Amino acid sequence: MALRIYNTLTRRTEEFTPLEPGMVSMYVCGPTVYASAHIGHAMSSLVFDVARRYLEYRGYDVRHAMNYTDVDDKIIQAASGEGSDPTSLAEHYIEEYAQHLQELNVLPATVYPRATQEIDNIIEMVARMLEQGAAYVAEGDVYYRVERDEDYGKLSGRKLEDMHAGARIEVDDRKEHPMDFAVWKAAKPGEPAWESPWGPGRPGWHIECSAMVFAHLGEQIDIHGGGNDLIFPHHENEIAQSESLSGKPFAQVWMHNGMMQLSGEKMSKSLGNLITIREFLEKHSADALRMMVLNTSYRHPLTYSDEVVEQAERALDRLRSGLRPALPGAAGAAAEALAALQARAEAAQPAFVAAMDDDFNSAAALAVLFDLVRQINLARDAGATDAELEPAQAVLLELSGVLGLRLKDAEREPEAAALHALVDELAGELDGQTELAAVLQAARSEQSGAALMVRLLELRKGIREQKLWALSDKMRDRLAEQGILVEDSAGGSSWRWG
RNA sequence: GGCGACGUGGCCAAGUGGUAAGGCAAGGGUCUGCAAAACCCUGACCACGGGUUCGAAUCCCGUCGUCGCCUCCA
Repeated sequence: MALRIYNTLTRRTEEFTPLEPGMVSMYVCGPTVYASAHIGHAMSSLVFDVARRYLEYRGYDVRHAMNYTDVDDKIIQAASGEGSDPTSLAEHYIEEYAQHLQELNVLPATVYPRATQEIDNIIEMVARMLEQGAAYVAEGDVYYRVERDEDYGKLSGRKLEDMHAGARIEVDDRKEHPMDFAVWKAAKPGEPAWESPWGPGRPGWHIECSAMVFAHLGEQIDIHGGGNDLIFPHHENEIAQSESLSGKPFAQVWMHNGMMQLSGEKMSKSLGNLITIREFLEKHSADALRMMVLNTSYRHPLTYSDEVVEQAERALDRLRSGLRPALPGAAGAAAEALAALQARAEAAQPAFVAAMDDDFNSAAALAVLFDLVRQINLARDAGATDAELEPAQAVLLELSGVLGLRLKDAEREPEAAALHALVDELAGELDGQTELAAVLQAARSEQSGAALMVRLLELRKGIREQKLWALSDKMRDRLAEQGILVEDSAGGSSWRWG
């Protein structure tokens, strides 16, 4: 079986064959850094992070570039609005986004090119386009000559004639054709500018991506990604520019993620219906957002709602349930229970690969993981020991890791001070219980929260054996106040964060 | 107006020609001192109307609805 990817360019799902065996070059359009990013941007980064992780899992050496557009009208506008300069404003939001990516467990790209660092390349490319007649100068601006391409519109499925029909094309007498787009923009007074043969100015938006791809990945790449709102005009224009210069097909596969929606519309700055990444992470885990993304097809829109987030959190709990240690006092499961577990663990990997090979069908891949979790829990209930559970849990961790889920990273120590207070409280109520005095004493001398919890569960065992139900319930309630969930089973008690 | 996507159980959603994955929620049960968790059981004729086919959620046509792009946008 081979990996198959839906290609926007051909509108078909095609078998993926990299240009160079074993290597994948992937370019993904990143944000324009003029404001804090929202979870729609995060969705895009997550989608391509999953693709990249899976390609690497599949054995490919992935060269992954994601750009930052750090000079454009909006940045200039935002900077003048707050009285700062465009460069430092862009720098600020780049740093912020980089931090978000890290928190979201997105693997670092191989390179993060920026428009302002590619100026020389861009000028050189524009010059070549002019030489070839692919572009023309108009009062300091340089425009790409769209009518020169007989296949302009092939990505978005538009024809130039159709675009005339649209009423929203601005009239500009300097352009030969209304759809001609700027590859170089003359600077207005006070704007950031670079010297060029056509006068001071800055690159147009589309040219920067072509330049960065050429500079960092080559004239031909395997995968070009981005949100589906970029298909036209951005990616269409990238193709036009790049192919006019190289004379070769630009990207083999065009992957586009669907839009994050909120209250029935695309989440965007201009509509104002957005949740920033920061706002999301203040309330929810990075895994939760990733889970939401994984549960759907990356190509389809994802409608955000509190309920959907909650469902994602619960689904994560379920996955994590498969990673719990054996029940206290587990004595080993019967042979057939272990055989069933082993069979499921061994079947999981190929099933996962089959799902992901089908255009990164992460929802189907998750189903494989949930099936594995059920089998692990079944074995645990049947008395499997940690050693018996471990191989299947290792598979679960490995495969969830391919999706970028961390599952276990949330581990932390309980607060020792609060636990000591609880020990003192219990000691008061247990006054005269000589059998438990030793455990209480041991608990008092523990310094770490984790060790204290071991003692507390020991204590709980003694209390339950004496059927001091009111006290054992009180103990559980107190711990729950700190988010510690105590779970009792026949062999003893265990705890986890809840 | 042009191009495109989508409409599957209460919610999220996979499946795109052979008789509907998975998750969440809900109800019942097992286990438990109780609880929680886990495990077991229970639910859909796939927007609507035609058509093609031995057979369609899955292909074609139409209708309704939702969304995206056509301007900056992940």
